[in-house]
Amino acid sequence: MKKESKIPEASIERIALYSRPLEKLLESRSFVISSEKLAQLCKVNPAQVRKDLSYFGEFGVRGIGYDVTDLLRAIRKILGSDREWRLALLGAGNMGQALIRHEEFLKRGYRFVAVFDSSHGKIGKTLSSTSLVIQPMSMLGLLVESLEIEVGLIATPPSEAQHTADRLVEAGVKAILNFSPIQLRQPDNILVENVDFTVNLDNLAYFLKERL
Amino acid sequence: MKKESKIPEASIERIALYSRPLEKLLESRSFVISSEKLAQLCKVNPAQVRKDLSYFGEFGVRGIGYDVTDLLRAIRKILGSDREWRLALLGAGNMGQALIRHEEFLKRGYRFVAVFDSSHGKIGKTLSSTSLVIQPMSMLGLLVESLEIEVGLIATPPSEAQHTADRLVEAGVKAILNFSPIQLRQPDNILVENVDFTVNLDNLAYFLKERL
DNA sequence: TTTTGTGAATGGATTCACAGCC
DNA sequence: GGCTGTGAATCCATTCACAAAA
Repeated sequence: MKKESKIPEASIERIALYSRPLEKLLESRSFVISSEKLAQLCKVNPAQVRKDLSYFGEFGVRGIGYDVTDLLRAIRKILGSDREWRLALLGAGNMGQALIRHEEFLKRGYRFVAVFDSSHGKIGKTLSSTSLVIQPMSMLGLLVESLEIEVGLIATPPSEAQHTADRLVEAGVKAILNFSPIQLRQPDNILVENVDFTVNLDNLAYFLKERL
Repeated sequence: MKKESKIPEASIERIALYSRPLEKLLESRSFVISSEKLAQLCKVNPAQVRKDLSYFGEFGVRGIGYDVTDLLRAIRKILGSDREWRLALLGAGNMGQALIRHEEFLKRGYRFVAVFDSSHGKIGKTLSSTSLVIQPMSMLGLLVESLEIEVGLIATPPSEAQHTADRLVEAGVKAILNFSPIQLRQPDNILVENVDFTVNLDNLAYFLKERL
């Protein structure tokens, strides 16, 4: 393992990607895979796979490849998805409800433990197919502490996103996954990731137009 | 304008990002902005803003800055979001329904003109707050042609994602926005963008863990 | 004076290519 | 013989710094 070298952010992202096909391989009883094959499945360069992993250790066997079970376990350890993370949902509209029922989250150890909304019409209702009751924003501080919530997912209307982020920070969450098309302002010690699918569509539109 | 220089893919993505604060500026009656200020709003370097734009032309005025209206129009033209794009939704589950009601899409000229699902229980139903009736997959080819659908959004369960993509390609769509955590296989002439929020959460988890 | 547009310089990330190991 | 791990080489993206323009 290279000691002390700086790890490219892109490597972290790809490592998360590598785990997806590994899970499928296990289901189909394949227990060994080469960087060549894994790279194919993820559409990257084989050397890239090896280098990405090498930032964190030596997980393969020369002449053989990688043990799928071991590699998957190693990746989970690297990413911190070898434990449960407790999430709060902010905004119980269409997108929020889709997120809370999104099975991939639970499968990977992400667990919603509270839902908040600012609309009086929604507060107090139970979200079907979950056991969660929609809480008023005033409960945020209390519940973040008592339920040990670490990450907040913002799925409010854009106009409420910044205010919601401010309240989350006050309440003590450490990271935010922001689904609104707004660039949030937040203290340096709070991590934020943005998900904005309109950007993805814009990209498709650009490249579609290009190839005329 | 630099002629013939290759445009970094990252620049396209950022240019889409620049348009978000510009829209807000217009609403608040600000008609001029410097690269410095726009960069702040988007959390990038001012030189980056200028270089990104310079790949496509000269949109600013030296000593002054950029005219917000003009720049926004220019960006829309660059990205191809100055016209309507016709979308199909594949999979009318929680995520699919959230996408079809996602207002940001319509605001940017993306319009769902058909919804498909493979479940008999859903086919024939009308999606509330839209005028769309859920179609069986067998209608895909016909409707892609008659409605001139260019992009398909895959929001099926992961197990159906590849099959759905194959059908979309058969039917003649040119691009796919894939919300399933699966790496799709498709012909080279079909554009694919992937959206996988669990990857974003994995990233947050990694950096949260790091900073202990 | 101010701020753009852009070559040049820097800094990263990706890929190559091969030594090292099974 | 086959595949990993990794320094070196390459490629690409970002930032600097300043001439050009208003």
